[in-house]
Amino acid sequence: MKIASWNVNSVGARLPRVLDWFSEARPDVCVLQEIKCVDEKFPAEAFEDLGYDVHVHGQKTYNGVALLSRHPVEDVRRGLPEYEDEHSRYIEALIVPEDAAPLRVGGLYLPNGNPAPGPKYDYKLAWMEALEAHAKRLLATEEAFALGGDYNVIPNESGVYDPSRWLGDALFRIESRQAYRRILNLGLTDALPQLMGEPYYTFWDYQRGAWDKNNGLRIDHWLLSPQAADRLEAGGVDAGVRDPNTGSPEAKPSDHVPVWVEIA
DNA sequence: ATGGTCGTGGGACGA
Repeated sequence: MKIASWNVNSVGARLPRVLDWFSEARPDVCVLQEIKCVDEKFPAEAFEDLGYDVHVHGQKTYNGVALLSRHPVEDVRRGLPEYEDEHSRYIEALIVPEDAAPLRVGGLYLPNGNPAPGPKYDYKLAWMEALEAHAKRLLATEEAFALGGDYNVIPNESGVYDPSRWLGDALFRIESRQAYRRILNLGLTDALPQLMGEPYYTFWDYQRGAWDKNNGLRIDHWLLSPQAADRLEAGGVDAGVRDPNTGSPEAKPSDHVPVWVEIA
């Protein structure tokens, strides 16, 4: 099963490019972040035409997440359990394929947290604590699960083009990296670095020619439970969709690219 | 040194 995550930075503005990628990549399941629309405005039919069931946890203007699946899903949850959140940043479902073992998939859009320090950074750290608590609960079930999304955390120096310049940023501050490591240390596997031979990025800012200079960040991740990690077969980053000079001229690229794993 | 980019919505704000 191919499980993908993509921060599309508005599904409405991005639709031609998103559909092109879906047609080519054919993920079995995909979680989307920053759809920037309410549930009713999500272009569900376009994805249903490609064979997907559509589940949305939307929000006007900001945030918003969705989970699309070509296999039956059960037990859809919106928002992190036991955490009051004004933002739509989490969606989860149990995927129940007919020809493979079940897999629980969570899609998340972790708060950016800038400027740091400050209330927005406090919110980021609180959100990470709630995610850790949820991961702990899921681990106790001994289910196979995968948590993918825009974590807005650069885990280490290989995830940023100029580490020294990012030390004070909410994405790279030591407290953010510690909180990320605490989640991993529960027993989860950061899947993509296990599979990628070289350092890689998943985001390039729109500003300052970041794409042309390859000034990227690694902030989109897939974290796997032990039972899911044992089934991990492949993974990748579709960086090509970030190129503004290729693909559909009807839309500009997102600043993030899809990241995916294959789980037996 | 400064401004440089997007998306939303129709002015700032978030990223």
